[in-house]
Amino acid sequence: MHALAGDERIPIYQRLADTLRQSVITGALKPGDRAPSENFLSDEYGLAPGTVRKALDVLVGEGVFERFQGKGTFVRRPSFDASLFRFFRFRGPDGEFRVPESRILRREIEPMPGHVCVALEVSKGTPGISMSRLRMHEGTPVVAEEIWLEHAPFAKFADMPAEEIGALLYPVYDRECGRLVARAEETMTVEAASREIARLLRIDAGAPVIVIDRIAKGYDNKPIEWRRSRGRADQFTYQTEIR
Amino acid sequence: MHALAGDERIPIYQRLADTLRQSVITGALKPGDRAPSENFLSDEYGLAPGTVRKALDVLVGEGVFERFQGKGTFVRRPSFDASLFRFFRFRGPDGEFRVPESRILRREIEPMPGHVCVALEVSKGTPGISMSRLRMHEGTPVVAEEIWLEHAPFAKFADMPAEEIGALLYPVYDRECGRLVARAEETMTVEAASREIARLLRIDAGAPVIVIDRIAKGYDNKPIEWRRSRGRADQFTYQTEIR
DNA sequence: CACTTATACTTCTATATAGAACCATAACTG
DNA sequence: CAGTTATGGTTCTATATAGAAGTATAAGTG
Repeated sequence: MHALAGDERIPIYQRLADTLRQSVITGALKPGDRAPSENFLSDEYGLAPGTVRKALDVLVGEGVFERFQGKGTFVRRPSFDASLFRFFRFRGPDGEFRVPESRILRREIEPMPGHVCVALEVSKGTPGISMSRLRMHEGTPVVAEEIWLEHAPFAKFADMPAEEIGALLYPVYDRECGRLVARAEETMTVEAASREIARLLRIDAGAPVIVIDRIAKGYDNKPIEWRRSRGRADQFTYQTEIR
Repeated sequence: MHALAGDERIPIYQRLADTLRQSVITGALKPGDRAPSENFLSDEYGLAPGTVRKALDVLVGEGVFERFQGKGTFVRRPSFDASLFRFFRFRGPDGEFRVPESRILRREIEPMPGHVCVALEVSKGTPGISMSRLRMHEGTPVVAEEIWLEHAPFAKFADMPAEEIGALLYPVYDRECGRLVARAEETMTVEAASREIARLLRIDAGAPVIVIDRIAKGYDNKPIEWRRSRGRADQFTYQTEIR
């Protein structure tokens, strides 16, 4: 039976939630893994089942865990890489959403610009990996992306041959560099297409484009990747509920 | 001590949540009101405090109630009328958000178009109230709106003198017609400004505008109002978190 | 072998109890 | 009368217990 770490003044269930969250951050628990059962935890820490359950409630609410009655509690697989394209709604003939093909146009190592350094919380001038990527749907370009990564933790990624990089980057970050993306913050704006963007997306210069800036973060809330995506605005829809 | 209504097969805490939600729907509990205390409810229905608390958890999660330790549990005031304009971020000199002034340009009774009938879940050709409204911020127009209401429940609103209608419509719907808006669904797209819209918003025809379609709904989830708002896209930002 | 049954494990619901933490207000005190 | 203290209300945390409901697997049965 172990004692629970953390400040004694904050509630036990919070401290247990912190402990479990930490084991996801360190990678002791990986997405898809089953967390220790409620009974196990209440024995392990000498707590009432209700207290353990409340701790799990917190993590389920945060989207870190998900529960299945009779099966167990599992680390949730964050699979939102396709979320941007849910907005753009590119569907195949069967009505299902498609992950677009992607082509990396450029990948270089250079000092990161100021606003990226701020977003990634590193000191100014830190070397980074700069990428341009074009995402295609059935042969037609739909989204143009600029991506920045801090070079040091992603050195292995920088050296990978382009053929080994698939349509989704986040699994590669995890597998090759041990950087796991858990969530992201996005800011959406509209601008007129520059000549460069118009050429890539095959639209008229000055036509409206949706710009989505994304900062991808880990379970520890530390920024991992900066990304700016531009797509033609005429097939863009975004739905939300407010209250 | 009262018995709890509803199907015996569904959990007690769910049935209690349903009961309390219903009293918000009927208006027995209005936004800002304090709900019966946890102790009162557990006495009233002969339930354990934990069960009552779990029922309240459900409603807090839905955004129907909000809790304040030591004070009580209250029906949440849905104050999202300004939310659309939070996206547009018009702030006063003090940095606070401003509710823009509004001018009703037109208000007529006519059959509702098909897509509005679908959205408001009424049969085709039902008479409705059609409004055009222009919202201004410090003298400059920022958002142009088309609004549709079913005529029958809002007959009193149709007859109101324009001077009595303020900048916010939802409080009027509640006060005059007993229709309380609890939440809304919004869909956002981008289009080029028509000549009509360009004139209203004082921008160039063809310039990008944000279009937000909103269906406002009551606590019972029944649609109340259909609204299409158009604002200039060049000062639009929207932030969200995904995971 | 195919099908059913038992079992052990999981989460989920519900009860009962006790006290802490917080808030508003009434009562008291100087 | 102003400031402090007590009191009774509220939500919040935590314990302990019991069984239901759902899932997967092992054991038994024809």
